[in-house]
Amino acid sequence: MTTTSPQGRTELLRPDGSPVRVLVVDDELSITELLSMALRYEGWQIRSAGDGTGAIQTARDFRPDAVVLDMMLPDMDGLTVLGRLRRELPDVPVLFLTAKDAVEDRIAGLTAGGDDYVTKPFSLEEVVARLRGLIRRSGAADRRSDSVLVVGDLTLDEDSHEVSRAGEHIHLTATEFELLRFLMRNPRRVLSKAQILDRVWSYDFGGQANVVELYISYLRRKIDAGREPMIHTRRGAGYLIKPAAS
Amino acid sequence: MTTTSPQGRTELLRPDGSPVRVLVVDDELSITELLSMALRYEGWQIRSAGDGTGAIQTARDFRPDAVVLDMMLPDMDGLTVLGRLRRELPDVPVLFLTAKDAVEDRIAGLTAGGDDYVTKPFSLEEVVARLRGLIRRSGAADRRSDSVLVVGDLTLDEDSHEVSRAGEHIHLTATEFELLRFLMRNPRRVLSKAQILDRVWSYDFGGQANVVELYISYLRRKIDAGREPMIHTRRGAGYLIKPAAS
DNA sequence: CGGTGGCTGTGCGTGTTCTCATCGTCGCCG
DNA sequence: CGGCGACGATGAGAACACGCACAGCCACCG
Repeated sequence: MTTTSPQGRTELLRPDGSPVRVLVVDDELSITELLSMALRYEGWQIRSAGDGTGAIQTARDFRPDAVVLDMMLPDMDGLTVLGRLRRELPDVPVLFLTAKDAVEDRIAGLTAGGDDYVTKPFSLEEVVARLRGLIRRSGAADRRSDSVLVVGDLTLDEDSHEVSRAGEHIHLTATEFELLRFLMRNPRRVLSKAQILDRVWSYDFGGQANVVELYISYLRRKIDAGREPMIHTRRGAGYLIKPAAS
Repeated sequence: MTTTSPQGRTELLRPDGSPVRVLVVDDELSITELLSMALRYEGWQIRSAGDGTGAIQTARDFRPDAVVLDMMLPDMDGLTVLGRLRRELPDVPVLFLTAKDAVEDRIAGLTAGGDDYVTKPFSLEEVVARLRGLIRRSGAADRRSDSVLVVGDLTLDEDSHEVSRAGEHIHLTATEFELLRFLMRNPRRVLSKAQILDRVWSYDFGGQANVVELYISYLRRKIDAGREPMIHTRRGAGYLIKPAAS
């Protein structure tokens, strides 16, 4: 089931209307903090654990709808944790966190069951998007919720990664796509450059803050070119997207 | 009976609308885990057992619509298990798992009864496809559910392994066929190279992800050659297939 | 042995990301 | 009302990663 909050954000809810529950497992406190904050912002209920045993215990009584699981835990192997989790919660989808270089290695088979993974360092938008996808497909949320974001005559399909305005197809690069998704998930709402940087770029991004301006400019060229603009600048505050009409 | 989920995936259901039930029997935990995960994702209900006695017991009260049975079990010979299974569930189809070098002639006799087998190491797409076939043919699911996938003017018959585009027959190798089937079972949806690798290649495949790129290029040559392309690259995300028109 | 199918490795072209620098513009304040 | 300073937009181009082609190897099979 989906509802639309007063802010215009679309929230995932369970069939009974209660908030989605997510368990976050990572041994680095900074990561669990970061994720908990971001996921709570989605309107979800979050519980976190720092190791495998804690994860199993928490899973037992928290009964989450999805789990974010770091593959590198201090007390036990990621696969062992996965196995025990599965015994507790057979159908719960898992989003794995892995180091960039450790990939390809033991990841084989993990995405096969409808699970998914992201590599560290990740961007919060990416984690949230994948989690939403997993939850949507697992049936923990209402299955009618679809994967298309719409703002005015602009549409973005999260499954096919397709974007079009007024029926005309628009090609975006990966970063442009993530940025636009973030804007469109928060329509009519000013997003500061800091917020955008924190959500759309990976958490270890050390670069210049003006990449945001740059990518906004790219987006405008592709989306607003020769049309009524939908992306607006609020000088000193940030950017927002809204339907061209209003 | 088949239903189509919001994602466009087609699910097998029993005549009464309840999910199909599958029993997985293997002594290696990693295998049962892997299979359970993948088969659950198909929307099926899974129970697993690690040996012959467990299998018989579980079969008795779980009453599965199909069984995946490793021929090499610790406690008893595969044929013995099969016999006892048959006493419990006379009509249930069985998918045998065997080692590559195992005597194929002995297995060959077994498949005469409408059963089937795959050799280890297998790919998940293969196991899922065979199981679907077995269940469909056994009548546990609606018999009218057919075996043809269609995307635009491209058709793929899972029974006859025939592929054609715009009526023109296309010859594919085994790997190409599996890859195309996976794409066509998830139309208009971006599939990452990792997902593809996990589903289409065998679980012990240690190679590089660029085999996927290679086989995509093979498929394009055969399917998209000189026509409106149906296979699309989403740089940094993966591949997807969609009808040429849209 | 020739043919087919499956895969590895490498190298190239190009798309993508990001930095730096410059130019434009908005708004404040004298 | 005019000018200045801060902020934002945009152009150029460097560095990098990604996707893809090509060539060759191995295994299997008739």
